[in-house]
Amino acid sequence: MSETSTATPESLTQTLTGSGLRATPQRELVFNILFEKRDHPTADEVFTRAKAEMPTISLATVYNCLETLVQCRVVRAVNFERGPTRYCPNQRPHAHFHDEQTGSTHDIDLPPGLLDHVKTILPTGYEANSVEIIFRGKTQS
Amino acid sequence: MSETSTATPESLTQTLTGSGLRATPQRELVFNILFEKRDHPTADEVFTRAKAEMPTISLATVYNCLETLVQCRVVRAVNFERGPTRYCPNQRPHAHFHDEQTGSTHDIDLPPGLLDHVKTILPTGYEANSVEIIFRGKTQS
DNA sequence: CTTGCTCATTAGAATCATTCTTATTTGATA
DNA sequence: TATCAAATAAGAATGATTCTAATGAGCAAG
Ligand SMILES: [Mn+2]
Ligand SMILES: [Mn+2]
Ligand SMILES: [Zn+2]
Ligand SMILES: [Zn+2]
Repeated sequence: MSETSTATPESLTQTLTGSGLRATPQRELVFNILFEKRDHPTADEVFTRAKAEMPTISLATVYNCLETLVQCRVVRAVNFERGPTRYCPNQRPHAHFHDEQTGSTHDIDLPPGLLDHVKTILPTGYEANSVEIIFRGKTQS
Repeated sequence: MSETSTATPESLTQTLTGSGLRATPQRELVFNILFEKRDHPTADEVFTRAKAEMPTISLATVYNCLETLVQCRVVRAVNFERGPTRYCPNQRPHAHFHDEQTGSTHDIDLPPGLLDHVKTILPTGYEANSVEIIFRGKTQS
């Protein structure tokens, strides 16, 4: 229930209604898709997976749901290169590792204090409210 | 002349010819525009500034030149949000600070060793060849 | 219950950054 | 100077996203 914990399908309804929004089947489905397989899919990939469950859902709705979930802060939009935005349901402070061989993206948990340490490099007058860290490279195996 | 120094308009010709590419007026102009005002402009903004100097230059050529300069590693392409790619001639290791009030982007020099320190958070099996750090917030002034 | 509203979804059009295609120009080299 | 690959230019095409307009669903009086 802390600010940085990851939402669950169960807590989603509360988050939405608490924000004055409706917990629709489409919003729940889109969130469940992100929650089940944390592979940072694009909107289009979410759409493909969603259609398997709900054949009538539209791409526009997937975009709308993703935007709503981002506004509610239960999902993060990730952009580390030109190309489609990717979506991540992990709300813990974490970095992203982009495997250049496979194109896949992995979450890297951050040790407590790291973000604060990194913020100390900012000159006086710069006030950061978020820090994003992106690694690029390859993974063994 | 070290690997991480920033290219100058003077060194550009060498870099290009050393890569088997021609030092064309368009490439030099595009680089000079980035070098003179380090405000991380988009391709379109570079195009506007370039036309003032060289009215016949085309947007396609600006894109081509920028891509060439990125390939030669004298310019960095920066993407920290959906939206047009921005270009940066600073080749020193640095982070980006995105001022959410003004939309402007500032370079933040990194103390030596910071990137290596950040890399120590990677689990075994992850080999990063680059680390990108993006701050978002506001600046005093 | 029904009506009335507001929110949400849908389909398709529009937008915008970027890439591609094709023709033309340039410039180094033989 | 002729050759010919590299580079530029103009416009078309692409692809992700956003917008528009119409339809549908759920709640809140009446
Ligand atoms: Mn997408
Ligand atoms: Mn651009
Ligand atoms: Zn993530
Ligand atoms: Zn920069």
